[in-house]
Amino acid sequence: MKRGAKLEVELFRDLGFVRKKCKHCGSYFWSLNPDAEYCGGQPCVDYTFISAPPCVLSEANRTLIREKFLKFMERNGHTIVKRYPIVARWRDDVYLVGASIYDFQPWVTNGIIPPPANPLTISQPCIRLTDIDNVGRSGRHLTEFEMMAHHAFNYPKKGMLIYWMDRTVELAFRFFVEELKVPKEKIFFKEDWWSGGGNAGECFEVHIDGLEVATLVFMHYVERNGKFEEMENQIVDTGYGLERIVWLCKGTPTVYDAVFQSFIEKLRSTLGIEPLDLELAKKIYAVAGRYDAKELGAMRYYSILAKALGMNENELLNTIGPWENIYILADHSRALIFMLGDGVVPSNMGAGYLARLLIRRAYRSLLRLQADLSLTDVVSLELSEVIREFPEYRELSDTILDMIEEEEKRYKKTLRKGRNLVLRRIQRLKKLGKEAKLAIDDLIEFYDSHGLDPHFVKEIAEKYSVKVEIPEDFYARLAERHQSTKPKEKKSKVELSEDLISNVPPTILLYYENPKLFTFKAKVLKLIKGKYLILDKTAFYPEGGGQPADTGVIETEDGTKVRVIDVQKVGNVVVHVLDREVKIPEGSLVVGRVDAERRLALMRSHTATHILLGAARRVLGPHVWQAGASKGVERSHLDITHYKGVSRDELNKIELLANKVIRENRHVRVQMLPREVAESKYGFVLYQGGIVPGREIRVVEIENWDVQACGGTHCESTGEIGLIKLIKADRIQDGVIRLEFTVGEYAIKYVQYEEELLRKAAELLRSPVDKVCDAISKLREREKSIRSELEHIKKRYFEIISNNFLSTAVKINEYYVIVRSTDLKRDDAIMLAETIATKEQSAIVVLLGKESENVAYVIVRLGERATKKLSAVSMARSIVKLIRGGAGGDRRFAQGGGPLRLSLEELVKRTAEVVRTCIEM
RNA sequence: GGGCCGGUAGCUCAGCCCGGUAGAGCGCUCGGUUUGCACCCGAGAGGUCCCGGGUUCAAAUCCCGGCCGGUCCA
Repeated sequence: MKRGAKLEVELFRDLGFVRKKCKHCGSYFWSLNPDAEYCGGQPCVDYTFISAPPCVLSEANRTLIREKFLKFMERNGHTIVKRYPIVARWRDDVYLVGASIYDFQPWVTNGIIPPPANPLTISQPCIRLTDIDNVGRSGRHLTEFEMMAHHAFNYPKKGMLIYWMDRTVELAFRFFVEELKVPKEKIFFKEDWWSGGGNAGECFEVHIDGLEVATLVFMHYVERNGKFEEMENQIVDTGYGLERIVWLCKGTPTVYDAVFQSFIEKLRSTLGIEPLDLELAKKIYAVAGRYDAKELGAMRYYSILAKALGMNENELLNTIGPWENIYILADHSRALIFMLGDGVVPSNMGAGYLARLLIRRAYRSLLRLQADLSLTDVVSLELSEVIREFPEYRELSDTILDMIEEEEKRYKKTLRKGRNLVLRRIQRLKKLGKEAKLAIDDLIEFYDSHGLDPHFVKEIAEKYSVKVEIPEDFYARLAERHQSTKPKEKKSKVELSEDLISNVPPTILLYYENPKLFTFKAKVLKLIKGKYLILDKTAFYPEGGGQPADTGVIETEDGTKVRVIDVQKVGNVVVHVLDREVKIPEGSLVVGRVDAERRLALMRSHTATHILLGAARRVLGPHVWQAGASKGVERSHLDITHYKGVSRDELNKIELLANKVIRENRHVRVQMLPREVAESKYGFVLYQGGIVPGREIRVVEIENWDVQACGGTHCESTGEIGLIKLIKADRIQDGVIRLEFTVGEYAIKYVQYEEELLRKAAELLRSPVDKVCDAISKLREREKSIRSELEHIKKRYFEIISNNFLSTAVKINEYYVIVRSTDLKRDDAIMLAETIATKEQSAIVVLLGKESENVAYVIVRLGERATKKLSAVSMARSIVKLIRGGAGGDRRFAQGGGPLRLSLEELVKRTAEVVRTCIEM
């Protein structure tokens, strides 16, 4: 089959569909109406189902349609599969599930593991943020939606053919006709080409009354080097928009009115907004979908829409403005519930940032409605709806709302700070007397560095009659700023390419058969460059899953001993890195000895990490996921997702709980399970450490406490750990807490070390251990009072000696001149000069002292009257010329200094002459 | 993971560009005014200028490194 070729299926022949070319977009399409001129989709035709739905299911809602779809597919040979979480933990290329097929990529689509059922049907909640600017405007875009699907995975080479185009189109057609009672001639199939995620294939878009309700993709190409090649397997990838179908059935002005009916009504009545005039709404949204607010920009979008409707632009804005915000709140609330409920924690990066983005957009909509409601109130309205369909969110509802509240607080703070910032910038502008206008660079800085969108800035600035122009290409300019970023390159630890070991059979992993086997015999398969040793089997654990590699010794037949300093896994082969180059013949036998103490310590750390995660989930909540971990001999850490700080109290609880699990000496069970079996038995909590490849996965289960897919070595029971001591909790980024801990013997050593510190501190304070805190606060208080007392005494002292200094003053012309050396520190000398000059308005005070061994300082302070004709700074500059130094200050006061090459007395003498010259000039 | 911004009195911040005696407002303490409170008037206390290093006669200020916070983007 070639791209662009005619797509004809049995159904079309049997029922007499005709293939035509759309007059507007030029696509080919199939329909039963021989007179059809357009393809049946937007923007080629307008919606005709609004207020005149093509089916009679006015009671339609998500639950009803979902049931109808799944049951229909089940009756037609499909197995119903439970939905997957919205967070794609089994993938490292995307954060969120954006289509039902994401659930099966890459393992199933590559043919590595079988699908959970074949064919299967599912209704998968998805998040797509690409059209976020159209949400609330177009009447059809949503950030969260359910993609209902039936999938068939065909493997022609294995002779496994489930179904392909004929059956797919038939199922789609029959679903709409039989289940929804849509008249046959209303169903249009548009031929198209689909590609994404490196795969491609032909597809049909299914349109009814102008609305695209489904896409049927026949995926059978893979992209290699820019060319599409035939795939080994052929996948039927369909997607039916649940919300759109509900909309179609109800014929409401927008999809939001169809699926958020009760939420919208509750919010509307709380806000006291009049319901939107139905006739007007129908008129507006029948055409609103034609235009793309994202591409046009909001302002142009409205003016074009107003023109198309023959309405006044302001009138249009006033009519639909509040509704747009209500729709956004409905959509974003639901998206957030799914994201936060499935384990996203708001953050400044990753999926968490997307959640924050949604929260902030939703909050801004709430502000625009000038509602006396918090975002938490709004989300909880929708949450009660969601729980009805997805009861699994019940136990998470407090956490979800708490996260929203926390983020709302944070955003309010950002806005409050931002407002101050803008006000100050404006004040400065006005003070400088410049044109009252904020520059584009200011706007960019406000947005980029302070999170203030330009409209917010504009609103504030214009209250103070400062002009703000938001350029059309604002976001493009921003993007420019972010362009020059280079990704770092990752280096492989072992400089071995996969080719070198391609013909080596997989290493037998003895550490899995018996994690406490530390001495073993093995045959040498290969020795590369004299230092990379490959054996037929090994008990050495290679670095992986946050557990460092084992170390130890290899003993050859002739008795040579070599140290193993690193162990890495390359493909399925374990490579031992030796500390020096040696000669070991291939095929000879060696004895391996793993450093047992080290490995045992690592096993304890690893099992402890799993225990801690379980404890954290129980203390902090089920939203806690592992975000990273590193196991060491002496120290380890576990990063967990959490949306606020962890209190001392919570930390103590986690520690106590973890140690209780140790005392209970729970069994640690390790087993290999087929991926689909493990997933259905334990769920996606398995994937704490990230993606785990392969058909079979290794499942580590601590009895009734924690289950994870994990490749590490573990204790047989929790009691072996002995003790877990938490050391500290750091926030390593927004939404991620790092728990640092130590285990076993090292935990005891750590406690001893801390005790020692305390004991030493007590000794230094000469206080009993339990009184150190009192002793320190007393000490601090005393230090403070001594310091202020000293200040007072200094003041008094300078008061007194200033008289002394004045009495030695030499009268030159009308001035009282004092040029003297002092052993005071610079700051004190300044204070003394200050005191003298305040007393005697005609004083010229010059004090010289040592900054350090070979450096002199000079202080010049003139009395008020003396400043009339003389300047301290020019006098100081003349003085420092003597020592080739520098000086600065003003007419009243100056200071300076320079290298001291002569004695201070000599300098005083010469300074006196310089001062005299200055006066007499 | 990367870019940008910030860290100065209990709080909000100025001072940094262009190095030269650390500031304002609010809050606090005391006094005055007042039946009392708020307001008002007067006085005062309050600082490791985030940490470390460098440049300099001299660093809150300039340079480098680190820590912490904010924010935008993948």
